[in-house]
This record gives sequence, structure tokens and C-alpha cells, in this order.
Amino acid sequence: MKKTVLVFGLLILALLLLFQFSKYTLISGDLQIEYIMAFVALAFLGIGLFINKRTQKQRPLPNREIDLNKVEELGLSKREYEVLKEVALGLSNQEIAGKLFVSESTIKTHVSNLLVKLNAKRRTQAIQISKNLNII
Amino acid sequence: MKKTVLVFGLLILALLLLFQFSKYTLISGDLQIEYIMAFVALAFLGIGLFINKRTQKQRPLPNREIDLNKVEELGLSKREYEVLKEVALGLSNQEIAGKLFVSESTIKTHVSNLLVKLNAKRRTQAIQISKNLNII
DNA sequence: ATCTATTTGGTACTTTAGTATGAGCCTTCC
DNA sequence: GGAAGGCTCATACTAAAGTACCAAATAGAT
Repeated sequence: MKKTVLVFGLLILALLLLFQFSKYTLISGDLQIEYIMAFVALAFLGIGLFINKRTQKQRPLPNREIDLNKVEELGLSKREYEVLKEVALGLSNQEIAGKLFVSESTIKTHVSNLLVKLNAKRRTQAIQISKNLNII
Repeated sequence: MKKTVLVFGLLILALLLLFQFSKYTLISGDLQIEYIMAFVALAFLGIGLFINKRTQKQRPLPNREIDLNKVEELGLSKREYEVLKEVALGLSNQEIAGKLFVSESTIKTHVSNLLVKLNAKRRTQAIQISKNLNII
């Protein structure tokens, strides 16, 4: 938003400067009108392309954003959510335990709890549900 | 590629026409140089933005299309692939068996085979791998 | 400071998942 | 008409996953 305003401000400024410049050069007759025209055309073509790239960079998010609000709504604790993400990566309880430096029993407890909160019967179903809710 | 050449060809043509136009108007003195300049600037700004949008439209393909070729490459049979999709939906072997009207033993065999072909240790990992390969 | 929710962990148990092996039945492809 | 691959199913087993119940330490909020 602020960037857009800034860019357009600079554009207007550039336009005004170009007008002044063209006047002076026309009066003094140093430059031919064709060159000035070509310069202006290329400059604004470049500006157009530049704005294009800017807006392109801001785009790559339209797909899916993780909805952390829904995580709270579900009552998932921080640790449970962490375990859920590992489950979704395809890790076993044992592997998750090793990764998070806790025992397998702990992971089992977490998984069991998050299954209830997600209303899932299996971890594979939990993955599917989580994807539909955009929380992973 | 061809479109790019076409666009630039048209650009050059437009430039030449503008030059001719500016010469005539200058000679005849009908229009002031500032207006012509402003017109050229806006026109090329628009062209720049237009090119931008064109290239943007060509981008939205990185979304995700199911790559059936990769399914063949992996050597997954029709039935195995079918089972894989059900697994990814979070169903148990028993549920899949009921859905496809075969015994649970059959599903176990299919799952076991597809795990080998996908180089996965668990069905959850198979899901993850399949998503990365864009086959589900 | 007290209370609540979280995190951790254990035991004991049931249920799924996954492996190994063998076998019968089809279809397709030389 | 074999050979090969795919689909089906079974048994027997091992390995995970999941449930139930309990309990202690911790952190955060009131």
C-alpha cells in the first residue's frame, strides 16, 4: 500500500521533471525531439515492467496460508500442534520422539489427544483433516 | 517466445508511428509538445504493465496437476494407485477393503507393494512422498 | 500463592499396519 | 499356448499405532 503510493509519487515527479527537461532542451535546441521521445518511451516502458515485477513478487502467497486461528479454535496445544506437523511429514512416533527429545510414550499421548481434538480415528485421517482446515 | 517477438515488433512499430505523428503535429503546430510527451509516457507505461500481466498469466501453472506419467514411472499398477488415493484420504485398510469390495488381505498386499515402490516405510510417509511427486 | 492446563512419562492392553510366503485366477503379450 | 504381470485371498507373524488410566513436574493466569 505505502509502496504503491510512493511509486506513483515518484512517477509523477519523474513526469514533471521530464517536462521541464524537454522544455529546456527544446528551447536550446540541443537535442532532437525524436531522441527525447525515445528516451521517455523506453523509460516508462521500464517503469511499467518494474512495477510488474514488484507486484509479481508480492503474489506467490495466493495458494494456502496456514490458519493458526483454527489451531486455537480446535484447542490444540503448542506441543500437540508441533507433533501434528511431524506426523504429517510421515514420521513414526519413535522418530518424532527422537526429533523432539522426548519419549515415545509422550508422543503417543500427544497423538492420542490431537486425534480426539481433530475428531480423527487415525493419524492418516488427521493429516487429511488438517489439510482441509489449512493448519498444516 | 514467439509472443515476445511479436510484442516487441509491435512496440517498435508503435514507436515509429509515434515519431511520424509527433513530426507532423510539430510541423503543423497543432499540439503542444508536453501533451505528446505525456501521451507517449502513459502509453508506454501501459505497455509495460500489459507485458507484466501477460507474463503473470503464464505463471499460475505451478499450482499442482496430477502427474500420471510419474505413476507409470514408479511402476504403480492401477489398483495400487487406487488404493494409494484411498490411503491418502485417511481410510483404514478395512475401510478401503469395504469401499473397493475386496478383502482386507488384498488391501494389505497392495499397500505393502506400493510402499516398496514409493520407497516409504509407512503409509503416512507414502502420503507425503506422493504429494511431493504430485501423483495425488 | 493457588489453581489450571500443559508437558512429560509410565504400564498394560487392544487394534491396525505391515511383512513374508504361497497360491489360484485372469488378461495380455509374444 | 506358455510366460508375465496383475488381482485376489489366506495364514502367520512382527511391528507400530492407539486407548485407558495414572501421576508428577512445570508454567501461566488470577
